[in-house]
Amino acid sequence: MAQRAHSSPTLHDVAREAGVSLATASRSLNGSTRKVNEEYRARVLAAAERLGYVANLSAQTIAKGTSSTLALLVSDIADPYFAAIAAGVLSGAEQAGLITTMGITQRSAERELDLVKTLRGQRPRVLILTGSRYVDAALDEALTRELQAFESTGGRVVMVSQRSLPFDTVQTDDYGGARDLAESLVDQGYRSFAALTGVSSLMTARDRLAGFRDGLAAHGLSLPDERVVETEFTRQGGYDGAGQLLSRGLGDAELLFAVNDVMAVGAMSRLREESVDVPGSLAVAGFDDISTARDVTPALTTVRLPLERVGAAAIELALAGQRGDEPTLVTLGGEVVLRTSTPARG
Amino acid sequence: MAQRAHSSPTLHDVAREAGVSLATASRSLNGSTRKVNEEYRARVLAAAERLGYVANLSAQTIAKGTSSTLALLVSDIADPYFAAIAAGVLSGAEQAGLITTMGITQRSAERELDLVKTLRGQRPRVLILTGSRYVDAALDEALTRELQAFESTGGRVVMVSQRSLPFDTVQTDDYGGARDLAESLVDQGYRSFAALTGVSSLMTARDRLAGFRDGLAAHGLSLPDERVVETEFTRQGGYDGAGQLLSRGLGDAELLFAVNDVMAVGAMSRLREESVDVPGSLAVAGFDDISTARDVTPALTTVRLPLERVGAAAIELALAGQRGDEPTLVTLGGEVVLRTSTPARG
DNA sequence: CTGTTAGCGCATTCAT
DNA sequence: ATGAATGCGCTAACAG
Repeated sequence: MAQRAHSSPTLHDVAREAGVSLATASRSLNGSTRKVNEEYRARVLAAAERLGYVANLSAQTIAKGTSSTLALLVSDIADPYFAAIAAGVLSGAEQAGLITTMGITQRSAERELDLVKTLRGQRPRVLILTGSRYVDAALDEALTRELQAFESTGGRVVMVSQRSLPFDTVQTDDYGGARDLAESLVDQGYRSFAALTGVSSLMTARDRLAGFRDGLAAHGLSLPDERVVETEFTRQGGYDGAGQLLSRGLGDAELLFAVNDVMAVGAMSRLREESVDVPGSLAVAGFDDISTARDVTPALTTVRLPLERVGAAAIELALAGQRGDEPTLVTLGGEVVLRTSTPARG
Repeated sequence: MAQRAHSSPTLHDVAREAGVSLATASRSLNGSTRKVNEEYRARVLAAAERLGYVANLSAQTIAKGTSSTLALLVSDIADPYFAAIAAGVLSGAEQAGLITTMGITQRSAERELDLVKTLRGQRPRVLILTGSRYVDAALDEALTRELQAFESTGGRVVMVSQRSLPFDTVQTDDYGGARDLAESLVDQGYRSFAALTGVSSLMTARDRLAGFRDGLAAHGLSLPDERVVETEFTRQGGYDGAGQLLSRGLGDAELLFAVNDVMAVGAMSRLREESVDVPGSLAVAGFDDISTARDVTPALTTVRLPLERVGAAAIELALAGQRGDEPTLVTLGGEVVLRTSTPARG
């Protein structure tokens, strides 16, 4: 009667309360192949209800030797990019009956490695790593070893948006999206371009720039090197980059492509300050379709990535059969969204 | 030698490899009061390293009877509001050495209750519930019972931004922020106002409107009822609400207050379409300081909430000593951010 | 179909 | 200081 504080009722308590054996209680409550007399079953359920019994997941994990956990590593959950992916992963995990535990790497390779070690302690069924790869070869190698060890004990690892390590990967088609964007802009009548790109060590920035270039090339156009500014991958970077471009002189550039929306927004801010009319004097396009994109003036042309689906795809990949010898690569395409920052050009 | 697939090395393996007893291995690896011969200790560590041993967290949890887990429930992780709070919780949890598992309620009270039940299975030390309360009394009661049961077994629960249930709560000072905003705007020279508010069942919307009203009242001003439009808490709601307001006629209104930024942004969009100059003909202010706020034209005046600190405060509260008889209420204030959507008025 | 028993991996008494 | 033995809560043979 006296429910001791600091201790939940156990299966044992339920069994006693219901007047059945431990095994019967277990089978009624959690057993898969149910072969329990309906009466007993009801008694057990009632007892559990009465006692407020909740099965101890750790004990179950230990006993059956397999957990129902998924671990998700993210660079920064406050970043809408990762938040969207996480949303996809979380809802997919829940549908699969998995509980997900989450870790934030803060874009640090050391922390990422530490978190992998820590989270492995949970014996998760799946480990999903999201975010750009870093450049530290030693850490990459240590991480790879850790992940391989994890796989060798039956775990599955899926990388998201980073295809450099030998594991199953889901990525967005940054190259293709940028190429499509370039072609759409050529269709709109643009012929002369400038670009703001992130530091070239960022694969994302590289792919997007390359795609944009190739899209232009498909129409016999090109992006002159002197009209490409390499700067930070941030709003401030876009702001600064636009400044640099202006001081170099825009030449005949009709459109400025920034490799992501926050840079584009920063650039627009700078252009406004410098009284460069957008899109009249210079059109602007970005990449990502952040929510701000449609609310700036003029609304920003960009490429939308199916971020939630990326998360969902990661789970599907993880749960779909055994890993092959070669890592699987899933690529999800984006979609060009034309807005008023790049009106059709007479 | 042959490492069986699908099975991690256990402490037993490590002990054997190091030629010591299970107990010694345990003490060397995880024991708190370390009284292990330095030589043995080194042997154990080396063996663990060699085998790639990672302690099984579930087993530890079972053995010591206390977990190192925190469970976090969030309405929608893709929503920047919750993402920011989650970021605060996650980093706080990690500092406290807690692993956090996350669940998404999708703004459904049923799902919230289900998730609480599921997550209780983990025996988390702390359970943090984020998001607006719902109106279903029956579910609220069931949830309360579940949470009280959880507390009675030693768990801690903290509610974030919903003070209606009898548990420790961290909330933002919506009322105070709106009041401060109103006073700042009066200082800027505004005297006549209109407002867009969410459905009145939303506590947040109510508090903000009430604060705004009281801030005006402090200066002998008021918000006439016919200038208050109740609409959806979304961008579309703001867009529609602004339309309604215009068709009613703005009268002498100089400034439009929307109870959140997305509504304000929607309203600005509508105003632009209707050729109402912002801020020339009508100034606009919002609430939340979403990242879009400073990138719209004109940049939006608003109130910034310390969302990450809210998350951090939730953890502090949960980890700070025992619960008192009365639930603790922590309130974090916001900060008025004046931008060009509300210039000083001659 | 039900109950008994033996682990799961680990921490922690209790002896030594 | 170390090792052997016990138990955490539960599932899964195993017998009945």
